[in-house]
Amino acid sequence: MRTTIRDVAREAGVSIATVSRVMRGSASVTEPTRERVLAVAQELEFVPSQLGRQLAERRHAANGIVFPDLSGPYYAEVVLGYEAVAAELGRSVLILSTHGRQDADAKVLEMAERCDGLVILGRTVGDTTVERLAKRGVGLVLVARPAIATADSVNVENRDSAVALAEHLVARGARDFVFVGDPDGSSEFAERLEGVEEGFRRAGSRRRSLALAARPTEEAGAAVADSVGGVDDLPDAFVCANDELALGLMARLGERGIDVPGDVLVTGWDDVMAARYAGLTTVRQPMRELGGTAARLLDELINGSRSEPRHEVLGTELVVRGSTLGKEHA
Amino acid sequence: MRTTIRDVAREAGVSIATVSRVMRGSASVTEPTRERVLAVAQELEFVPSQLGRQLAERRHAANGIVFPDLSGPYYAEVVLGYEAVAAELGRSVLILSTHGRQDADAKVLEMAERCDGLVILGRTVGDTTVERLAKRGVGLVLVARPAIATADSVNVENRDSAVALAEHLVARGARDFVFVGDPDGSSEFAERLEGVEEGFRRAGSRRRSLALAARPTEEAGAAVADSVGGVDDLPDAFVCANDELALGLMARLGERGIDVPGDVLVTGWDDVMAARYAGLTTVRQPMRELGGTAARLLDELINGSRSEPRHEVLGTELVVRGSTLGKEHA
DNA sequence: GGTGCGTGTGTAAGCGGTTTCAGAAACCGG
DNA sequence: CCGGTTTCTGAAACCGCTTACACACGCACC
Repeated sequence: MRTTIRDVAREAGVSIATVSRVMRGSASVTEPTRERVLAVAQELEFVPSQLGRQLAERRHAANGIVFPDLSGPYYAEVVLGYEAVAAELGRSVLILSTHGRQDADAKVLEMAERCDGLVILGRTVGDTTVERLAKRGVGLVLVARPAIATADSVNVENRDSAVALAEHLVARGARDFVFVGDPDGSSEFAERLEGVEEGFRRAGSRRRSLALAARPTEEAGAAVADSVGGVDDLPDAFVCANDELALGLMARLGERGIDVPGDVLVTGWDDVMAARYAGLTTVRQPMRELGGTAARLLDELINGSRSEPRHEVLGTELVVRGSTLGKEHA
Repeated sequence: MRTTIRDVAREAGVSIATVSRVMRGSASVTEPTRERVLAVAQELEFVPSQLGRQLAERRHAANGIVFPDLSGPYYAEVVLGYEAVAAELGRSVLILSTHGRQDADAKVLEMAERCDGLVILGRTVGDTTVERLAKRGVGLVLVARPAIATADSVNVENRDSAVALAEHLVARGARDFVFVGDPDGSSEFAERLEGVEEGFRRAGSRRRSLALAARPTEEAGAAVADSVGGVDDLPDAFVCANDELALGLMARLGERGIDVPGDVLVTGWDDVMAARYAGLTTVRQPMRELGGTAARLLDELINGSRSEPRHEVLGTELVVRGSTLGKEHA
């Protein structure tokens, strides 16, 4: 930072207060003075320091977003939706990926010092950290994480679509399934599992078993495929907690000569781009909208235009593709 | 921000200077004093204001990254790679997507006021803006954009892989091709086109025509497929400027009953996740690494550990899949 | 021709830290 | 026991901006 407000003031023969007023148009200044100041500012290439401004105003005009990992397409989409809206609202966006770091909580706390508010995706930080942030007065929006009383939240509807998915599978002849994904790792996953179980139950079926995948990745999905003994060892369907698991699983099954959907049905969750090309039946989530909604809620929170916390739930949609349809449709 | 350094100082019976020294461990303080201050800080839940700190230190400890649009998987990957490294280096990351906004330049200039340096991807802002930033002394790293003398840059090798791609196509029997993508919209695309042309030329072939796609999206790719008259109207190969064009094109060709690779070969660029599942031949770019390298260069720039600008070029790799291979391999 | 008010501008006190400088205290060898 | 260091600590000056407050001025009004 070179030229400051004082340089401009001196050069224009006015006080710094006047320069400030001109620069932000906050109070009336006579036209000639205004013009002179603007001319000098222009000439000196004066750009007001955001730092000085922020300190004086005690606000950052920025908000953050915390996500576990951008590796998958899911979070990238949410972040994009968030950025788009936040930028529109004139706020800078800080991002922080925790990718399983130990010091995630500290990092988030630190980031909170640079923002007026932040959005937290999933189980990136502990509850105590969230509580502390809330107490500190930072605007808080929780996404894909169980709602709490002191913060806003945005979630997607998981149960209903899970039931719908189960009904579809039953209609396609499935009587049992294996859930691929760790329900303890994510409240979302847990809801999905419950919903699918309920759907099967309603149809009078029994659940066969539960496959725990450590992380929701393609590799983990492939590993599950490897663990299958053979065609006789298959359930009627693999219900995967997200698309990446399903894609990894399906690809490896194919390599092993196991036919989808002939030998086993496979479903995912999220409807990422690759799911379309792989012909994967899945549940579409409005990822962009998830981020956008979070941005809007956060803005309301920060501007104090609302005191009661709000909890939004966005709808989802079953998308049926080849991985659960007979070949004639694939 | 509630409790300040002065509150702690008062409570601990020391001066603010001492508190500052304790908090940042910058100078020696006797053990008893140190402990007392820390105890009080803990009790009062004192968290030093980043704003105050930044203003005093005249640095932001943050850097930004500007990209056109996060819609595609490409930029998301680059941003992720960037974030991972930047976070490791202890810097906050600001993101800004220009998605064709008119005020992009202004937004970038504004963002520069919040960062010690920034990374600019592609043709997001005009050259004059870049010049101005450089003159202002912000650290600057250009990615996927022609290098300039006053800033660092990171690019991928386009020509060689383009030639390799062309050779592969020729080996598969192609004698002409249509390039899908706007070479005027991106220097990268232009390089790719030139490389492919050269490869075909070396093999003694003539280029057939140039399809201009407005934006590098799946929709635009599909539109190109729609514009094809019929099987007789096809080139030997569609060389697409990126994977999304190729995927959109290939999908729509399939819908129209045109066989890939039987009737026409199709290639993309980037190797995004969906390309694997669609069996698309493409050129793999080290997207994560692109972002990571940019982060490291920027860090060096900011820490002043280097004065000469550096220009990195990362390698790429041809990935051959079903879209250019006979069915027997697909 | 005073009183009263509205307007434009300057002064100065913050915002919450860091850091220079100098003085006080503790330590050293002679 | 003393002068010279070394080590701690505090006062105060910033960093660059916003804004409350005061003041001067010009004008309409009675």
